Amino acid sequence: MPAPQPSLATPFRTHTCGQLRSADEGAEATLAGWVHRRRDHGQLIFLDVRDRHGITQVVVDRTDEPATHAAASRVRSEYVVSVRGMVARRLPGTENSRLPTGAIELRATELVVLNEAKTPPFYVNDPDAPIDETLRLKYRYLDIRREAMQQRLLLRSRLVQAIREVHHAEGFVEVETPTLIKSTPEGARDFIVPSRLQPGTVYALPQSPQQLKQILMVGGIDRYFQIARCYRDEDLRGDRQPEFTQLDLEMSFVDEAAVMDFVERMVVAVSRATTPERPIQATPFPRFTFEEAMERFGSDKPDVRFGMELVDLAPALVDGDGQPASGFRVFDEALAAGGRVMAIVAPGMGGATRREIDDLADRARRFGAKGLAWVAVEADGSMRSPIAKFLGDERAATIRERAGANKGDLILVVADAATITSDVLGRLRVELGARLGLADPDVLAYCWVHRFPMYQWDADAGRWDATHNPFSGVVPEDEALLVTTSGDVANPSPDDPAGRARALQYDVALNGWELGGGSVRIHRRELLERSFRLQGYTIARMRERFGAILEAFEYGAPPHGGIAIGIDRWAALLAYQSNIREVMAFPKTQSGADPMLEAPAPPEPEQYAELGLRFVGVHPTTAAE
RNA sequence: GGACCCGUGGUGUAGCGGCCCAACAUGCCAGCCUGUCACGCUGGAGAUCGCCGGUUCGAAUCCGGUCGGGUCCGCCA
Repeated sequence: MPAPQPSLATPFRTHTCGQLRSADEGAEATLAGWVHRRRDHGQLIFLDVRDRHGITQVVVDRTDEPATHAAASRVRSEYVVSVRGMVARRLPGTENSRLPTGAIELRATELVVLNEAKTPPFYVNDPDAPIDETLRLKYRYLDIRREAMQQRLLLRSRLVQAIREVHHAEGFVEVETPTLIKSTPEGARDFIVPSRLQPGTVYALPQSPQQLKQILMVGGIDRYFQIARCYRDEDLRGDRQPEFTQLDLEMSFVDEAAVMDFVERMVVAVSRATTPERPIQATPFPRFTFEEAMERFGSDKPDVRFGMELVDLAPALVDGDGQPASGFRVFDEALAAGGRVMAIVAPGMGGATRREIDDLADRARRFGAKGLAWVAVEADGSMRSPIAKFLGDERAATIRERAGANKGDLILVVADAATITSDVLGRLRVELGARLGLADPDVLAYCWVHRFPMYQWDADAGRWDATHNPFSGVVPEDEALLVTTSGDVANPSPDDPAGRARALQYDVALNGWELGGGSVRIHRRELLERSFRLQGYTIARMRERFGAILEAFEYGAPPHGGIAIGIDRWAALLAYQSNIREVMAFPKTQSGADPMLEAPAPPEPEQYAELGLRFVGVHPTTAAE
């Protein structure tokens, strides 16, 4: 049962606008809120008065209450009013079943305009009206008055509340970490803040509290969490803002399974508390290794609400000796070069037009494929394919069988290097899954992906790069792989065994989106140094960038691990939104601007002076003058 | 850094070389209306079509640039 509602009565109101029911009939009540809509019938005026809690119909009769009626006739949309009156059951036949308060109305005896309002630039009272997003952001306070935004902000509030409750119940300590820190060793560009007290130096805003939470582990806070604001100065997307919020947590004396067990328990409890009506597809969450996820779904954040898994066609394309013999040169060359030929089957798309298929091929090319081969199985079982003449009927039938295509299905084939093949098909799978409505929009399908590669080769820099967090631990049986062919970690090459090492790294995905990721960390300094040096950090450079944490690790660092989960994305997914701006009160545009505050803005000249800074470029707005 | 899409009364759209001193809906203003709930009816005001330049006899419409917004690629462990 939900907790009893606190009284929201104030000197301005006895009840909220969503509170009164027929049981309150005969009571005197005062409501305060915004005028949602006014319906003026001459003798009779109806006012829908709205607050966050609902809408109550107020009725004013000229005959009974001439002064109040006069006041009501002057009122306009979005005026702030308080209305005193008698709660009355509505006349039979005039009840409004769409409103929780629809059985009653407030017969007004007194109406006070607390504040007038300009005519709003868009419809606050129409949930369906499309509104230009810049306009919404400029007048965000009006946008936030709209029911849909209120629901989303409420959902987010419940989400964060549930997170806090679960963590406190499980013995976590909520610790705040600073926002003015030193640059952390992460991939994104830092926002920097110049120091006035130490001219010429800067703080960095944290990209995440990563180092600090690990230091908290050294400090003995064995279970830490925080709803942490993070900052990354990278280009924006629908699901990416320059500042965003993470659930950041870290645990001591744990292994991978212990962290995943807790996170899974927490995620389930929080989901049930926040959106109890949405079914969770499977518990325990499916766990895939990175390799398996890429092989089956072509994604490290698979949407497991539907099948349409990738199929390796190679066995159907080789001769008795295992040599490529499909007859189609693109396939044979891909296999001969060590690549893959894989397929997905789009159910029911066998009748797709050439134009539709060409469109898919265009997408495939944009995703990085050289092309897209296809075999359509018509409703009568006959096959249609531009490469049929190369394959021959027998080979085509083998491919169809291997792919598991039924009559009326469309087989899409990509032949390329292994990573491109699975990536392209993975993206097409998501695209087609959406187009064909294969994924139940209500279901929450969480899953784990773990055992990511420790490193990926950075050809430009000539070194290994951490795929996720540079502090991630290595799978114990792969520890011996953290070596180079040259024997010197400072001299790496792309064929090093290190390329095969797997990290104790895990991501949690929800409906095809990466919700969060974490790892069990390296807590032994010796191993950490080896890992860093593989990534091209010299000892001096390491000290410079990771000095504090390296030193902390010399004073008894416990084994530890944790995760960070994107609150914005989680809230968005729970609210059926693909854009995180919809679950943020004051988000920024794609160019990082706040149209309401008009941020960013040039600093005052005095601020330059105080900070000892000089702007050497020409500011775009002053350049135009 | 790149690709694509959008920009027309307050709002959302239509118009895509001359029929347009721009249409529709809604909002706004005024009047009427005693049971509405997207109330209704009548009337009215409101736009130099984001901005600059070009093509043309003629540009909201075509072209170039620019600004703003969005989607995507790069980027974001």
